[in-house]
Amino acid sequence: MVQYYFLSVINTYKIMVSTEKNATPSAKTAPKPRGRPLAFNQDEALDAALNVFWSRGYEGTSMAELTEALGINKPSIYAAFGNKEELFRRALGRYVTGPAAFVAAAKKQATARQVVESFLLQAVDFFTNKDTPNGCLIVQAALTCGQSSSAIQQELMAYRKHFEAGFAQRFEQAKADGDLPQQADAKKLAKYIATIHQGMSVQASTGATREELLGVAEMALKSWPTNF
Amino acid sequence: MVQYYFLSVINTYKIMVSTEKNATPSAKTAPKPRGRPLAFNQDEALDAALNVFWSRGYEGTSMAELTEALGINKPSIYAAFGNKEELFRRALGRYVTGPAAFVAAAKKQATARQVVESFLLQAVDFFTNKDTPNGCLIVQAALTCGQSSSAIQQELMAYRKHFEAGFAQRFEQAKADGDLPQQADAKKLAKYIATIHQGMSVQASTGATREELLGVAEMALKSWPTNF
DNA sequence: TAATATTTGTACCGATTGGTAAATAAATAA
DNA sequence: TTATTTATTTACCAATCGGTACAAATATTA
Repeated sequence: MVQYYFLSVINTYKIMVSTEKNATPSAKTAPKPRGRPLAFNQDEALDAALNVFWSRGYEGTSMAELTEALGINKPSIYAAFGNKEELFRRALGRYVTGPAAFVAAAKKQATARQVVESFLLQAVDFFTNKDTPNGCLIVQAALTCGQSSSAIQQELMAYRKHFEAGFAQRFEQAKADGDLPQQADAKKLAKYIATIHQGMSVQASTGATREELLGVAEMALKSWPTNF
Repeated sequence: MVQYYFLSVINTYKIMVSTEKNATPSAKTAPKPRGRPLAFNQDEALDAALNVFWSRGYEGTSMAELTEALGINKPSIYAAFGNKEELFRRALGRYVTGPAAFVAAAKKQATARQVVESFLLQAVDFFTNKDTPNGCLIVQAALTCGQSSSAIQQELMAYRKHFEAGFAQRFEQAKADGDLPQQADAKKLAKYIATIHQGMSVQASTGATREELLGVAEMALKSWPTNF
């Protein structure tokens, strides 16, 4: 189980980036588990859970709906994943390292301009992908909720800040690299593109098309600072 | 009871813009209601409900929480407002004509440029007002939810489209007035500023400050088309 | 085979959800 | 006063919420 920590202004949250159950301890032959074998694939179950959470949000998803979507009875879900919160965290982990991995990957582009272009344009396709719910799980799953869901709400907030901070850091690097003007405000730029991203997520969940969002992204890119 | 209708792509929704209970039928002296008088002020109760829905969302708000916030027992709430959905609609009506009235008002500015400046800058103050929940009710209250709340979800979607369409119309007018270039795409511009607005709402609910959002609005305005 | 370990299905838990029946209280009208 | 009308209070409803006890089922080990 690989995980790392980061600080939000208020609290510390565990963020699972990759999880493996029973990491084999340097043994070549799998030691064959003792009891009755699992009747389902954990990753497939998590992907099914992710899809429900993605379209209905954390609070809007009931365990009853999850049992139906995963094709697993409730006690098996609880045995495998702990509880609803933990299941959500595991599904969120798969989201970040799976369909949403392009966000972190965009920072690897050569210049700040290419980073934001790659990020926003891929986000447009991502948000309007017919095979997945519209919009971003991290934006939509718990923007508002009852007190009982505030832990998840806070965790999603922390994720948003985390990704934004990652872009800010990347733009600082761009200033050092000389592909952003020295007077550019890295944090401000990061907040700007995060805002565009989040707004496009809301737009996508409201029915905006790929072409419409491309128009938005294109307009947003017009105000990107250049040296030339 | 004054109300008007507008069409979304999918359905027709009633949108209450102003409501008066028992509009006095041209009588100068109030005819004094018959039974036991109401022990609470309806508008104050609606404002209290609005505040709870605003911070917790539609699904995240329970009737128990509402009874406490309004200081009214459940049967009185149901007698006065029908049910949770209707109560939300009434609170939403007060939101649109009250704290969020600046949105529609911004369209009265003389030029398209002034419209968007007025809109975005006022939105920043609105989103970060210490006396009200952060962000926009219409964006946050039901972005995702269970099936039982989908009517409210759809209605908020319709509101978003409605406001965006209003700005598009205003920008068409601006083209006719000559303060926007003829080649400007009014719908695209409207979707752009709606996206900024919605993104800033998410940012505000994630903790962004007034100054940070002003920076975002300022950047967003840089890509606004001009004739000069 | 028997013993052990683990997962499955059924059936249930208390708490909370939105909503309401019915008695009582407070006003006006006659 | 008495009748009528409306609002409030208490106490409750069925349905659903997240979560679990327990026994049957299915595997490995001895």
